Amino acid sequence: MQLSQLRQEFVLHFGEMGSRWGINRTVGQIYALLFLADEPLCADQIVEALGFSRSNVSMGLKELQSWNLVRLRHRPDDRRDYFTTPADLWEIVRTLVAERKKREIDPTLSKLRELEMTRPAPGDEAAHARIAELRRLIETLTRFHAELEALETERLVALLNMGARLGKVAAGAGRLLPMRRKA
Amino acid sequence: MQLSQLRQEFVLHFGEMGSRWGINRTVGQIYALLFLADEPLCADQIVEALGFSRSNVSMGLKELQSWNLVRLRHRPDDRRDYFTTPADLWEIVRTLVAERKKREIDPTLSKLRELEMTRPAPGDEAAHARIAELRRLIETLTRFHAELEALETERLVALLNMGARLGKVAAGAGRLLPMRRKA
DNA sequence: CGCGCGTTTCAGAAATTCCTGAAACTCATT
DNA sequence: AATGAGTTTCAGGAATTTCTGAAACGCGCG
Repeated sequence: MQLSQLRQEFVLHFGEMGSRWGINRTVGQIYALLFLADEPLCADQIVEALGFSRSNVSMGLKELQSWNLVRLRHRPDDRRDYFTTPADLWEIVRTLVAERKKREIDPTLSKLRELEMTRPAPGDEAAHARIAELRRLIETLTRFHAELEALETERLVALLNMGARLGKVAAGAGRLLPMRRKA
Repeated sequence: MQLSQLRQEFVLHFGEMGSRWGINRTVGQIYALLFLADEPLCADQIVEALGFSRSNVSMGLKELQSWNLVRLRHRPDDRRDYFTTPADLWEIVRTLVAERKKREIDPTLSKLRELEMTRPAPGDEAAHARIAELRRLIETLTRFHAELEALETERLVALLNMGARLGKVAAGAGRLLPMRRKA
């Protein structure tokens, strides 16, 4: 299949960006292709469109599935897997954030907790304290993320659009509420 | 120099995570070392502590500077560069977010705008619309980021600690204010 | 069971990224 | 302008990651 100029450029761009995103070029391109596709695609259609080897596409799809970034569909009388991306873009963003947190933050948080449990050797007191401080900061962010995660999209979008006005809310809160210490 | 167990583990962990973060192992380790160091370190001290080649350390420091993640210090009567990480962790988070946005989001936003300018070929209408939708979503997030960026740390932390209560604020806003369409 | 259709695994080739040592460069000092 | 401490650049070797084709596997069906 020949991709249109539009699709072609979009796909190539996502391929390049893929590397900056911790996914590889192939996976980025597959995702981009699915994102624009008018209907679900099966592995062979992807091979056809992008010219990768069959196994590479298979791997790529597996990786996208492990990221929860694609959905599986089936057609009657056809046992091939067809793939789509969720129609709701906000859902995609949530998934992306959640998965990156899982891969990039959570392991570090465990490690920090583990290090914090040990008694610092002489000379390591300041370093130990710095680790604790970092751990607290990450937990604050994590808690905040969990709470946003729990909002329905409607409210989340309303919140985002409130933007700067939140600053005032926060200023009020800062004065009126006992702030959790240190943070 | 022999690193203490604590520092050693922290440094190695950041090295491993580095790869998931789009910086390489060396750079991750250098950053971790500086982060825990009780005082600024110069390149040779880093070589000594981590056992990398001098030029590798030089490259790594250059990359960290390009990310704005380290600060330069000098000692009287010593023209070597000494490096530290900012004492304020929130400043580090801000930098990190800003830089990642610059590298991972901004180029895509330009590309999407560019693609959106072109008239879609027949058959590409839906794809074109999806691109526009994605562009709008990224702009919403970008605008929000810019507004958080502008808050002083105090307010930002207060906001983060408000957490779930923001949901209520947003619900109110959703009803009372004309929401920007689509979002 | 044995066939057909589809997916997954895997070892090695290809490509990319990382790291090093040597050489080049900078700049204050004599 | 020569010295020397310090930094940067760079070509190529080392290590890692990505990609491929071939073979193995899974499973519904006659």
